[in-house]
Amino acid sequence: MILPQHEQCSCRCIHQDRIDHAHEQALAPRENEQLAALFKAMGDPNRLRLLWALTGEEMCVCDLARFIGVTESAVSHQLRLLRQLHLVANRREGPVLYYRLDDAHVGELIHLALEHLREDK
Amino acid sequence: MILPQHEQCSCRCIHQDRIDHAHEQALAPRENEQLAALFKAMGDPNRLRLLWALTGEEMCVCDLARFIGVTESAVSHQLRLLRQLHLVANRREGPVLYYRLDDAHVGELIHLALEHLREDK
DNA sequence: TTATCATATGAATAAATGTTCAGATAATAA
DNA sequence: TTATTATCTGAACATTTATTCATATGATAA
Repeated sequence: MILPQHEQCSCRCIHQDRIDHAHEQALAPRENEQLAALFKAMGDPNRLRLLWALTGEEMCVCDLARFIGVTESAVSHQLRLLRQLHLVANRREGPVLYYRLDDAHVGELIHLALEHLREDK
Repeated sequence: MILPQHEQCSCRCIHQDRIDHAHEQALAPRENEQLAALFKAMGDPNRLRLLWALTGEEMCVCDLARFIGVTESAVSHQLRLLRQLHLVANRREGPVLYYRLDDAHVGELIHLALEHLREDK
């Protein structure tokens, strides 16, 4: 099979068997994108600070805004993202919404990554 | 302490004790940023596909480029990022660089996140 | 109802990001 | 040396993203 020139790889060191194997083992595209979205959501310094804070105790939007030092609007946008990805959940008490981590995995993920960070180097 | 108006939070539902506690427990800024950078690196669909492929066996730049369907230049840029964050490592064999996951944590992180993804919903 | 509080939303803007292109290395062989 | 292979790098461009501002919603109290 001859590829059009612009799609050709200039080198000739290709292990076709490994590429095939990688394709067979690969995650379904949809799942891969969801997984990437999850990591990306955790990959913002402010959002990560929010998640870490919520490993402690539940907090309302106003608290969280003060804590990370941005407007409530900004936190609200971020919390929506985290909510859509099932990283946080909330409960209403009158006009106040209290946010918490959605489940234990979130905290575990952070701890595991922290372990990786602290080990090497 | 009176904040300048533009820094004031309009609401009055503030749990100062929780904010203080969150500050005490918070990660050091530097560590928080490193951790976020790590998650962010894993938060790109192509980079995640690379990492997942490398949980299987080591592959050279050329293989990886073909696998995810971008130029070798693009993979090289991505691999540099992953290398800087100690997510992947490489070994040279003549002119060829073989990449592998840097340590077991990386695979564990992906598996844990996948578990989270597959559980709820 | 009206007024107020807590939060959410949409649009706009500035900053960050991923890929490509062109050219530069490093290793090997002739 | 020169030629070739595999990989890397810097600059540029298009896209995405996080925040802000202004406004809207939902809950509560008067």
